[in-house]
Parts: sequence; C-alpha cells; structure tokens
Amino acid sequence: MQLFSDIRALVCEALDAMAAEGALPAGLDTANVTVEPPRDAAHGDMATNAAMVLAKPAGLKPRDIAEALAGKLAHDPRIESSEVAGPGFLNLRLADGVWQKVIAAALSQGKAYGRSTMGAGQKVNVEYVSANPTGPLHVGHTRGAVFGDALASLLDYAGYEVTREYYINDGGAQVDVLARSVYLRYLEAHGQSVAFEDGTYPGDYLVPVGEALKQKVGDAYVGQPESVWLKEVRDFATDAMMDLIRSDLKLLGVEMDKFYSEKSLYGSGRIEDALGALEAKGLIYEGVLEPPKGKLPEDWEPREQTLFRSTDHGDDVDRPVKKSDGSWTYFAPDIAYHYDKVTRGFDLLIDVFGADHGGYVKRMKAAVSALSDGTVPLEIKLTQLVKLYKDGEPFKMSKRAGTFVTMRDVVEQVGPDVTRFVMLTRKNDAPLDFDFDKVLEQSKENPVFYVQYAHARISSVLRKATEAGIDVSDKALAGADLSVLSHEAELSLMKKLAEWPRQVEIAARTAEPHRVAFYLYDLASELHALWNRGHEEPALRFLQEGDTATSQSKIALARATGVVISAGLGILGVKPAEEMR
RNA sequence: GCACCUGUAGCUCAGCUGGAUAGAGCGCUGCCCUCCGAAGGCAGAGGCCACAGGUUCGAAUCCUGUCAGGUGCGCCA
Repeated sequence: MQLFSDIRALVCEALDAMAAEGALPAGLDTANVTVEPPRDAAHGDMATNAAMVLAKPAGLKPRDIAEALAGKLAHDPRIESSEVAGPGFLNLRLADGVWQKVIAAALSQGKAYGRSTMGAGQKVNVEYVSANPTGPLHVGHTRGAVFGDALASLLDYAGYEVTREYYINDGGAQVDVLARSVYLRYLEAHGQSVAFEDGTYPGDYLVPVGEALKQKVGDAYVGQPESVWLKEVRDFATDAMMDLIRSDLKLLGVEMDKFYSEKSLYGSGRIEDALGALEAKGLIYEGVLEPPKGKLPEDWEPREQTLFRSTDHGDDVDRPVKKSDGSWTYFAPDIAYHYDKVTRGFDLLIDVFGADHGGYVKRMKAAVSALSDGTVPLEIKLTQLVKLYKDGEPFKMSKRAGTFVTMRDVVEQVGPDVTRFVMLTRKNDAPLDFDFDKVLEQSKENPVFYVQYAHARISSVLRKATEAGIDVSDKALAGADLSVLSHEAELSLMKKLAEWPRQVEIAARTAEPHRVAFYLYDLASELHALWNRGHEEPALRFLQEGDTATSQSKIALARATGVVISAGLGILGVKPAEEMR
C-alpha cells in the first residue's frame, strides 16, 4: 500500500477522463505529474502539480485545469475536499478513513508494510568494505560497511534482488608486505629481536599471526630466504587477516553473500579475457601518458605502457593497465572483476568506496560501460571521512605508528546499534563527526536514543496493557474499531506512517539510506508529541482505563508505529529497544 | 593545473529526481509532570540557502563562472 502512488494514479485517471471528454488534449505526457505532501500541512494532505505541468503543452491556464481536475476527483470517496491554490496547485484533503486504513495495513503486513516492488526483482550487486587484507578494519571502513550494508537492505526492501559482495585485494604488492611483516613476528616468536622498517606493518595484531605460523611450521623458515617462504606466508597471513576481518564484520552485524578474491583472477585467464574484450572494441593500445600538470612527480619520465582508452567512455585521461615492465597494474584485475560481475548477469552494479578512491570512479565506470556496451549501469557511492572525537577533542591517528582506531575499538565501546545508526544520520558524501561521548548520551540531541525511546515507550504501553488484561495480540488489534482515531494529533501520526512506503522508494531511488534514519526521527517525534498530548488530554492516552475497546484502537496506532520503527531500524541494521536503561 | 565532493539559522545538519511563507536538534526566552516512561512536549526569537549571472510559470535544488574547504591525480593497491 503506497498511498501517494495510489492517489497519483487517481489523478492520472482523472486526467485521462478529461482528455477523453475533450477538456484536455489527448496524449499529454504525465510523467512529471507528482503527488506529494505539501510543505505546509495547512495546505492539506497532498498536493499535485498536474495543472502547472500540463498547462503549457495543453495551452490552457493552470487554474482552469486544476478546477476541472478538482471536479473529477470529488467523485472519489477518498477525497474529502480539494482546492486550487497558488500558481495552480491542487491541494487535496483525504477522508479520515484513508489514514485509518494505514494502521490496518501496518498491522496486517507487519514489517512488510512499506516494502516496494520498485526494484521489480532486478539483480543488483552491492560491493562494499573491500578493505585490503592487511589488518583489522578501522573507522573509515566502518562507515563504508555500515553504509553499504544499509543500502543493500534498503534495496532489498525496495524489491531488488541483492548480492552483498566483498572484493579481497589479495593479489598486489601489499600482501607481500604483509607476508614480510608476519615473517618478522614469526622470527620474534622464535626469540629473535627484529626491527620494523618503513614498508612493513608494525601493528600488534600480527603478533598472534607470527605465533600461529610458528605453531604451524616450527622453525622451518628461520634464516631462510624469501624465495622459500614468501608464497606460503602470504597465503597464511591473508587467510588470517580475512578471518580477522570477517569477525570484525560479524561484530558489526554485517554478513556478506560473497567474498571474491583478486588472487583467483591471476593465472585463470580472466584478466586476459577482460582486456581481450576491451581490445576487441579497439580500446587497448600502447602509448605514453602525458605527465600530470601542476604537480610533477620527482622521478617522472615518459614510459610506454599498455593503456585503456577510457576517454571514449567519459574519463579524463586514458589509464594504464600494464606497468612499463609489462606486469598488470591494480586496475587490470579490477577490470576483470567487474567484467565478471557483468557476466554474472547483474542488472545494476553498485560500488561503495572511501572518498580517497574518488579518483577511480571515472575509469571504473568507463570500464563497465565499455564491457557491457552501456547496458549495465555502475553506480559508485563514496563515503566521506569520519572524524573521531572524545570529550570534544579530536582523536589523533597515525597509521605509521600503528595507533589508528579500529572498528573493534568503536563497536566495543558504543555497541553495533549506536555505531550503525550514528553513521547513517549523515549523507554518505558529507564528512561525519563521531564523538564517543555524544553518541552515548541519552537525550533528544542523540537521534539514536530518541528513536529507541519512542519504540521503548510503545513497548511499555503494550506491557501495561497486557498487565491490565487487555488483549493486544495482532489479531485483536486488527479487529479494533479504528474510526475512533479521529483526533488531529492521532491523524498527524497516521499521516507520518502513510509516508513510510514513499520514503522507502525515495531513499532507494537515490541510494541514500540516511533518509530512513531521518524519517524515523520524524516519526519518533510525532509519537512523542502525541504521547505528551496525553498529559493534558487524557482522551489521547493509549490506555483508556475501563474501556478495552477504545484502548485497543489506540494501541493499534501505537503498535503500527512500532512496526514501522522496527522495519526502518531493520533496514539500518539496528535492533529496536524494548526498554531504555 | 585538472577531476570529484562540500558550502543552508550563532553551532551541528535535513531539505523528497524544480514547487507555495526554506525545516530539525543544540544554544537562548517562557511554559507543561496528583497523568501510559518529563531520558519527553508546547511556544518564541534567530536566514541576501557562499557570491554573480542564466534556464522557466516557479530555483537552496538544473546550467555557467567566481570564491572558500575537503579528497585524489603514470610505473601503489
């Protein structure tokens, strides 16, 4: 049930009828006709711009079209009244019964109320996190993980068939560095003292890996050259790191459908295939790149390389797929990986990258565009930096010194629910401040708390009602007489509930899960407002002493609100609170 | 130098693929608990939507340019 699209359909039907009667020219394009809540509630429940959009093509005055449209709509029982306003808006006021049905829908459909068929079962691949397997996840990864996961859930809720995927960068030079670092820890485990020079990972998290390696191979690698141990240690270490990362993700409540290994591409012919596909399109050539302007690297000298003509697909310069020594650049396996996604039959690809990868957006899109002949869109969402604070003071982090804040640090301090919600209360392309103290504050300044508090109040009502012997089962509530819910404060809450399916579609269309978080805040606000009205007007309390029937009606409203809050939190990956402590 | 992102109330931020008098929280002023959780609610004050042009019935939103901040820019991933 999506009330706004229902009414939009009604408007379009009326426009068709007008065209059939000759009041409008036939064949007008109604694609730009919208039905949405007006900014000012005094204007009514819904407003349509139909008359203004059609005035020009129809050669008529907007207000005349609006008047005629109003006449048509008046026949529908859902429309209580309509009036023409401003430059040609048609403001609609809906009958109370329409809103009351929203409660019934939420109760009967549960969390599925709000689900959309917008995605029409299209297969979408969401790739996120994809952190290098060289250490634990840190705060930046956390935002990407939370965002990607919520986006995936959102798209699922909006009717897409979603695959959550992680690309393991286990094929490049950084895993050799990892292997050497683990080897040093391994020597340490054998009692040697070692020095961590530049170009190694000094973090403590490799200590147990070194010890585990000792457990496995004893002293077999001690004093041996790299040629003996590098490959084995590399595999051992990346496996250990992926275990670490998986457990970090689990802590946050993120579960991937698929982990895809870069290494698996090498030697399989897949990279050659992907580049062959590009070559067949005439997009691969040998050439020399211009040096970047303005900031010339010290050791710049022109080299001939194998290049991808990405400029044919919207990039600014062509990109190298092979280094001057003939080995692949990192971009080559990335192309192969995306080619693989295309051939797996996805209708839409989404990559979630950190903002520091913004420079790769165009070339990646160019590659997918070329490989799919423009049939598979690749959307890339960048998540901006997270700045950490404690007591209002910024955290200093240094990767070199190994003093970066890990995801585990954050989640263990504030919990997965708070971490997720807070990181979703900002749009992905804006930087985020994360203050360890503020996110745990129990006040309305903290949206996590505010929304959870609303849910806890609803749970509290249900508990009290049960104690009072009122049947609050879904079945009993579904049978309640909803027509008694006609107070303006109650209608206001119902109207907010009616917006839920619409908000889901907007959020999914724009790939912006933060909209869900903001909607939930608004919804919680309506609930709190109604709750407090109960102080002054006892008739607005959910529990009506001695009147089971009326109580059930009002509790049905509370319950419906709880259902939507928990559905919304579900998308964000947050568990609703039954009570506050 | 180029590309991408950002610029909205004193502060932190929303703003629905262009809509009416631009919203919320914090902070400031004043109210509301014999009552389902006051960890809440109500009301007031506070804006040249960075700036300048353009597109149109209509612009915070789209286009161009300028300014400011962030991120990145061959042989790293």
